[in-house]
Amino acid sequence: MSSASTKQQIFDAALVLFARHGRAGARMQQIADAAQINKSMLHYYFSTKADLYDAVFAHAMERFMASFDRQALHEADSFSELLRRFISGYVAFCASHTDAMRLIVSENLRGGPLLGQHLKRMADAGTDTPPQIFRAAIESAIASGEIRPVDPDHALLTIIAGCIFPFIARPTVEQMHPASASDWDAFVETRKEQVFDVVHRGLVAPNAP
Amino acid sequence: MSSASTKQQIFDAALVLFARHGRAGARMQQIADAAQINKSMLHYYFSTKADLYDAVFAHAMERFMASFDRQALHEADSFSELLRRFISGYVAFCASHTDAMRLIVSENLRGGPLLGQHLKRMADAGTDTPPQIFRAAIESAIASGEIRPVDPDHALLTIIAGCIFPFIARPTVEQMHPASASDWDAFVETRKEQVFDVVHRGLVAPNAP
DNA sequence: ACTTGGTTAAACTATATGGTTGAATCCGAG
DNA sequence: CTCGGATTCAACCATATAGTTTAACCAAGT
Repeated sequence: MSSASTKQQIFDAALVLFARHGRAGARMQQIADAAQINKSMLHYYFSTKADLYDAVFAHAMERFMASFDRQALHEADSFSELLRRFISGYVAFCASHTDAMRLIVSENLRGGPLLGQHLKRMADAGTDTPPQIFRAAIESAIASGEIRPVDPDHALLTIIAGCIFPFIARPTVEQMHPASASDWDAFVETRKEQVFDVVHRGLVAPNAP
Repeated sequence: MSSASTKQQIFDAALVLFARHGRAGARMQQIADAAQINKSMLHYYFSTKADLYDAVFAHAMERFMASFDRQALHEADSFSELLRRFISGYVAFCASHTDAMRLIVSENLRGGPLLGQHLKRMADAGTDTPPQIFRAAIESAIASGEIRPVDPDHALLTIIAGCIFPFIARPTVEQMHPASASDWDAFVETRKEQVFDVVHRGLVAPNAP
């Protein structure tokens, strides 16, 4: 009896297909095939396509948030170290949960209400989301003079953009930068360093303590 | 006789709807309604949905490339000035052609063949695409010691990411940064400066001439 | 032995949607 | 005035797809 495993298979298959073909483009039959189950089983676990999508999307958002190691962020003893960990964690998440990330980006592109609900729920849940932790850290580092007085929101946005974007635009990146096409994993590792390098130099105060 | 204008109306409507709902999610009827024409007219100008999508996508790519002011890039007399113009131009394009940008991003997410074809055609067309111009400029600025010896591809990627990403993730940005929600245009202007600021400081050599 | 829940297969329904057709109208150019 | 392209409208067709139903199978637990 693989009930738990079956539901997981459905989730995994649905995530991939929704990410690739979009909410409308993914076919229920296709998902069933990919999950190696019968179409009836889909409706056994998720009555409608919308139900399935909502569940998969919620799951993707959870994984996204859970992927950060809050402990590691809180433990960092300097802004530089925090920055390095944040970037490394963000890039690693994108690399290992590419489809979840794509799904979230898709929902952003479409500007649907689903995303708004989840974001609001998270915002209401407190100030302990990774971006908020990091933003607070930026403000604190500015106060201590460790980094220049930049706009924290823009700095955060620039960092996240640098981490996520290569995964969003992977086909274009591979075209422009052939090395990434031949060894994506190596490219990803290099990416962590390069983003940290440029952003760190861009943020630190000229005469930091 | 609004034949030219009609085709344009179709293009505009299709661009918006394809960008919002995806290739599969956009409905022909919906597009016809938005273009304020009859469904028959759609097939009069574009026999199939795929035709329409291809045409719209190609158009978006053209607009994307044409949006850069190559002259301005070539005329910049320092790397800093070039960087400023490149960022400003990129952000301005995203702001004024958001839907075209979204369409291109969607195609990236889905990893379809259409994008690959267009990219290849552009790559074959010579070395005069804006990213290539800019990449060459980075290399030249490294050689002259104006900026540090960073990986040009990663630097370019970081810059583009910083410009595009806020438009991709606009709903999330507006949630995290309420100021952007209340005045997006002002946010966009600030964005240009902030990206330039961080990236410029991140790239320039400590003892630049 | 009987029940129950997971599972399959295949046929089926209902509907949405892409695409077609044909007749009618409008309008500017020759 | 007439011809032909642009345009509309409404009905229509064919198909793809979401979702349902039914009968049957099997394995585990009771």
